[in-house]
Amino acid sequence: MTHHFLKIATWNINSVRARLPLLLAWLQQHKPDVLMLQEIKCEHAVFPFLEIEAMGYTALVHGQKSYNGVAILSTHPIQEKSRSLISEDNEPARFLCAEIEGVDCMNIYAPNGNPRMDDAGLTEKFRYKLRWYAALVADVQQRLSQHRAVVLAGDYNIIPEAVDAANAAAWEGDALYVPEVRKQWRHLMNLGLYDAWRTLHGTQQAYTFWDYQAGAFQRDDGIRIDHFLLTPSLADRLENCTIHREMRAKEKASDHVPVMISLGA
DNA sequence: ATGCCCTTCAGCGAAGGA
Repeated sequence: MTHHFLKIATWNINSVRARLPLLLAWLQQHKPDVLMLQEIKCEHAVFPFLEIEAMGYTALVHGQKSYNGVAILSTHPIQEKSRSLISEDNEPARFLCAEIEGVDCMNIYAPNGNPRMDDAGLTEKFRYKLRWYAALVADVQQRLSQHRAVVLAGDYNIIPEAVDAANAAAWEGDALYVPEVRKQWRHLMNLGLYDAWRTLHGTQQAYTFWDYQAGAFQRDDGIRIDHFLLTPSLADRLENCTIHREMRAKEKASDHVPVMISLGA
C-alpha cells in the first residue's frame, strides 16, 4: 500500500479573522497539507475564503456566529463526512470530519466544562462535556469497527496527566483536569489510539496553551490540551510532532499554538 | 481571587473562554 507523505496540523486560533495575518504567514512558512482550526468564531458567510484559497487551500467550514466554529484546510482533495457528533438541539459548532487521502480527519473543539460545580451540584456545562465525550468515544469506536485510519485532532480541553501542566496542583478540581474528564481521555487511549506527542517525546514537558492573564506565557505557566490521537497504522507512519511555541510570543497571538505531525509515505 | 486578558456583538458593558 502506498500513501502520501502528509503534514497535518491543528490550531485553536481564537478568531480566524483577528488572526488572519498570523495564519497566512504560518501557512506560508510551514505549508501543512491539512490544518484543522478551532474557535474560528465566525459564520461560513464571513469566513476569509479568498485569502486562504489564494494560498492553495480548500476550506471546509462549520461556522457559528461569535463562538466556537471549526474548519479544515487542505491542499489535497477533501470530502466532508460529518459535522454532527451529539444529536441534541442547538448543537454548537465543535466538530467536523472529512476524508483526505483515505484518512478520516476528525477536527474537535471539546467543551470546556467550567465551572464544574455550583450550589446545585454539577453544572449543565460540565454534564454537557461528559455527554459530548461519550458521543466522541462512540463515534471513534464506530470508525474503528469500519477499519478506518483516523486522525483525531484539536482542542480537547483535557490535561491528560500532571506532566502536561506547569503547575498541576493549580488545576485540581478544574474541569480540564478532574478525574472524570481524564477518564474520558483514557477511554479514547484504550480504544487503541496513540498520542502523537507522547509517542515521540515520552514524558517531555511541553505546553500548547498559556492564558492571556497574569503573564502566564512569560512565566511559562502553560498546559498541554491540544492533541493528536492516531490509529495504529498512522502511528506507525509518525515521523515527527512539533509544538509551535514561538507563535505564542507574536503580536496578537492566539492563546493556543499550532501542533503539527508528519506522516511518512 | 475565576481578578488579571482577549474576542465578539453591539454599543460605550456582557458573555465566554480555560
